[in-house]
Amino acid sequence: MKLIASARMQAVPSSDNALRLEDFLPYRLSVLANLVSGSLARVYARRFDLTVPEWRVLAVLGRYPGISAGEVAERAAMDKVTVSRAVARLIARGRLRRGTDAEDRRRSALRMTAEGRTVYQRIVPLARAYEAELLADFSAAERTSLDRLIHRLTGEAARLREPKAPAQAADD
Amino acid sequence: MKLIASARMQAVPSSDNALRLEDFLPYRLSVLANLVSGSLARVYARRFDLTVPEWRVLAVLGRYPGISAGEVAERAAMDKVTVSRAVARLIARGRLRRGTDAEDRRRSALRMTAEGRTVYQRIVPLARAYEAELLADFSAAERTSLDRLIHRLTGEAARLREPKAPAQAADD
DNA sequence: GGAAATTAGTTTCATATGAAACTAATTGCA
DNA sequence: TGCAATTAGTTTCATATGAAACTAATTTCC
Repeated sequence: MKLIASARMQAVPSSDNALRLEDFLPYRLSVLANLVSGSLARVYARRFDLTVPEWRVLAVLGRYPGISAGEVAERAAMDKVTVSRAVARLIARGRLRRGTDAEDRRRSALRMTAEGRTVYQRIVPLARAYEAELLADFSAAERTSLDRLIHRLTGEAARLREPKAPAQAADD
Repeated sequence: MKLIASARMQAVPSSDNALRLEDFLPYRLSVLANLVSGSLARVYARRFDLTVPEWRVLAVLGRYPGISAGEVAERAAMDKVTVSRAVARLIARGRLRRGTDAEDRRRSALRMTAEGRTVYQRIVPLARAYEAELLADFSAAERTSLDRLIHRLTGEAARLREPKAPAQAADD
């Protein structure tokens, strides 16, 4: 691969008006998350013919068997359309079955089949191993620190997403 | 919005075989990055009619005017197809112009137009303000810590993606 | 009871994505 | 030189995404 920072290319001095993308937190988080998701997906995607949304549905149902599609969507922070499609595909492959909630027949009650559980139980150790490798060089204190920083950032980002008070009339 | 953890729903005890998605680092990073990207994009997407890839192209060209599309892709960690399309759209809207590299006529030499620069210079302060809000509650020590943790994680994830790539000092 | 409003989930539609095939220009090397 | 291999960038194609419209079941409220 070619190196990109050759001597002839000179960067604009990062003054007030030039932003260093490589130092910009939203960009860095995006790159990191994509790298991690991508490399983790390599572990299971082909081997188990599973997409990321499908894996997430299984992961949630592994902890909360019998919940509805909407609850899966909330737990996994996924769109309901994405969940609907992942569930449909998992059912088509015999990895999930859909019961109907006795009290509310609009709701589904999703459970893994024996086959789905097998897949799930084979992936979980791989996922844990991946995470362990990712954090192999981090001390306990660093892990705690990382945990708290992510937690706080997530809270902040959620807060910033919801506009607080409409300061101006909506023009957009 | 409805609460999801009602009394009747009991989680499988998080033993060896059930993975807690909400504690799983790849999942948490993905949720965080999506939240941040989404809330930041709200700041500029509609107001400037700009997609995330387009904003990134501008951000890179703001620092490295005159580089080629391929160099933009490397700098922004974007796919070359995505860059190609973002560049085409930016040119169509008069925000970029494409010169040809004198030495290698396959290469483009991308530069913002005055109009592009105006957009860029209006977004940069907004982007900085967003980042500042996100980090408002973080001390200098915490920011340093966050910076280093992200840096190391990114390096680890890159290493895990390429199983046998030699350790390389990428400056990002 | 029953019409209107609400909710769970699916389908449609328009757009975004990236791998692979492709075009055009350049470089390697006989 | 000239032709094969390489490289920059675009287009094609197959798939992924999510907003909005839709269907079906339920709840609200008169």
